Amino acid sequence: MDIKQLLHNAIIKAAQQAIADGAFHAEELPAVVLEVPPQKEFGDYATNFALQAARAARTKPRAIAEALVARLNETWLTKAEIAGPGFINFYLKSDWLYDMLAAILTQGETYGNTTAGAGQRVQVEYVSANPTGPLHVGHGRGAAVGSALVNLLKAAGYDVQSEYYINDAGNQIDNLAASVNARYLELLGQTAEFPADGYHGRDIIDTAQRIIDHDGDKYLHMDAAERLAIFKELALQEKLAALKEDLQAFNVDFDVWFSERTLHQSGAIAQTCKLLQANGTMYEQDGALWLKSTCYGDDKDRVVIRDNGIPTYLAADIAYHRDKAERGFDTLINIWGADHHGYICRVKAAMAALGYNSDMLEVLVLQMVSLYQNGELVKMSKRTGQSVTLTELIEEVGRDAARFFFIMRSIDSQLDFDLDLAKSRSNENPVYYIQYAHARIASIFRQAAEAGIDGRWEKTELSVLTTPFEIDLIKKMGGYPEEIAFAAADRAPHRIARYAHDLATLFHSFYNQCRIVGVEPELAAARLALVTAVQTTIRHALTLLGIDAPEKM
RNA sequence: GACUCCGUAGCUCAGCUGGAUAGAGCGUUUGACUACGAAUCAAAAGGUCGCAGGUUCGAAUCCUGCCGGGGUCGCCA
Repeated sequence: MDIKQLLHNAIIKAAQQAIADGAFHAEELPAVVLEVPPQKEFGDYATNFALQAARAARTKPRAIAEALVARLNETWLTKAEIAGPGFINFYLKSDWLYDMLAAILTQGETYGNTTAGAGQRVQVEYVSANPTGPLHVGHGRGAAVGSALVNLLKAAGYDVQSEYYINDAGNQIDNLAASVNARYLELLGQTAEFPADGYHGRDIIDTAQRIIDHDGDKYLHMDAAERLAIFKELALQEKLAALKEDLQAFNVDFDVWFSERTLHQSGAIAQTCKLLQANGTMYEQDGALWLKSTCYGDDKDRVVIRDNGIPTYLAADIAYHRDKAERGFDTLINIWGADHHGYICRVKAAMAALGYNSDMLEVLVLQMVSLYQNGELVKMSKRTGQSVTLTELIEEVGRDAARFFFIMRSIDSQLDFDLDLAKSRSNENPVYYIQYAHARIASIFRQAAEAGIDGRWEKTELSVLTTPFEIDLIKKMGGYPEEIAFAAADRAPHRIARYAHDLATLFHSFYNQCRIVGVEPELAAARLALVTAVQTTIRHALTLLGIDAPEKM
């Protein structure tokens, strides 16, 4: 049993005994929160249990703390002290540290994984960018955060499915086809009027060119509508393939690619509308069908089916979320850009109208990304004059740096992406700082092997690790599974980025103080075991972030 | 105007369900390679946590109001 569990049980036991002895009265005990104190003098762990219990018990916190401490007599406890307003600080016999390190080494590559999620079924839908052009940096943040969140949730014991919603129906796809059509005609020397809402990107010309390379001018003399229909399919296929390729290059993949079009074709949208009309949450006005979203806190009702009979984007999204809800997930997580924020209310309203608990839908809103270079805001790609694409960004700073920079901030904060910093291969760059720790350890292994140090930790006496540097490392690693559990519950992958950086810092500090190769064999072996655990933990964290853990750099 | 995110060190940001002396990176200053990778380390300077109330043993954290900045408010997607 891990040490926190032991402490937890001991506190509860002492509290129950104290109540039985009449030391204080309490109907209900507060949750036992154990934390590592801010100062080392405050012991290995501390709890504010007595402070929390004081209110309900109507007793002074310190009195409760004293009652508890008097009833703590665990053999693994050196002492328990009352401090400040009523904290209880626990000082543990040092065995626990070495037991913990041994446990980390035993668990090996899977250390950090927990069962905190208890197999809850979670679906994470993210990116879902329109297949009308390349991904830009804003999508990059969604892609990096989303994929890291999926990894994180899995590590925390959730049953996770990732999904990309393909907006392959609607106006934007018609515009895509019309844009390709115009470029196609232009490239073949025809005059063509470019659609007003068309896509002006270079990639559209490329698509048209590829059609010509492949099929020549065989679509030229075709009926315009027929040609558009063909181009729609060709362009969609190509854009989708390009999206998948870009995402894969960014270490992002999806379990499910869900086509919006299937919702139209299967009749799911019509069926959903019928349900809403039947239960009175949808009504007709001005020839259109409206969702009574105001009943669920929305500012105004929303059109679902236009007066021309064509469903709005919302119609498909309602049917889509109904589909997701019917698939048996406990939680649906959507990752959206801040510009879609206003949309949350109506989708939740629709879910409620359909009889689902709208709380099952969690929408994570990502704030905007701004690129900076030489201290100045970069708005457009120098190469294309369009917004900077994810692919360009990866070429510029590398995949690992791009992913890390996207993930390292809380999603609630706007992200100022410093291109110079991300590119630098030096101490300024947190990505390389962490990776360097991993590579350095790999280098130690190479040196140690040459020096003939026995790396089998099972046979080493770990208790020779007594410097603050070594103890801090063990303690930090001990908190990793809990960090994962918290980060997953908070949907906050940036916490893992921070954790990895903190652990790397402790390692680099240790490295500069404690030698491995060249000290007495017993200590060398123990330190080798220690850095083995550090390397494994860093690798685990980097893997969650979708970043390489290199042996050499 | 409504909704929402942000406001913490010169800059960019952490700060978990309220807890003990508010942290990190960058930048600045000063040191450390004849030893496992200096992409590193050690140290220093730097903060009225936007402002004002409230809640309580205790507030950067929760509540209210105000100020400042970003985003969004379509029968577009």
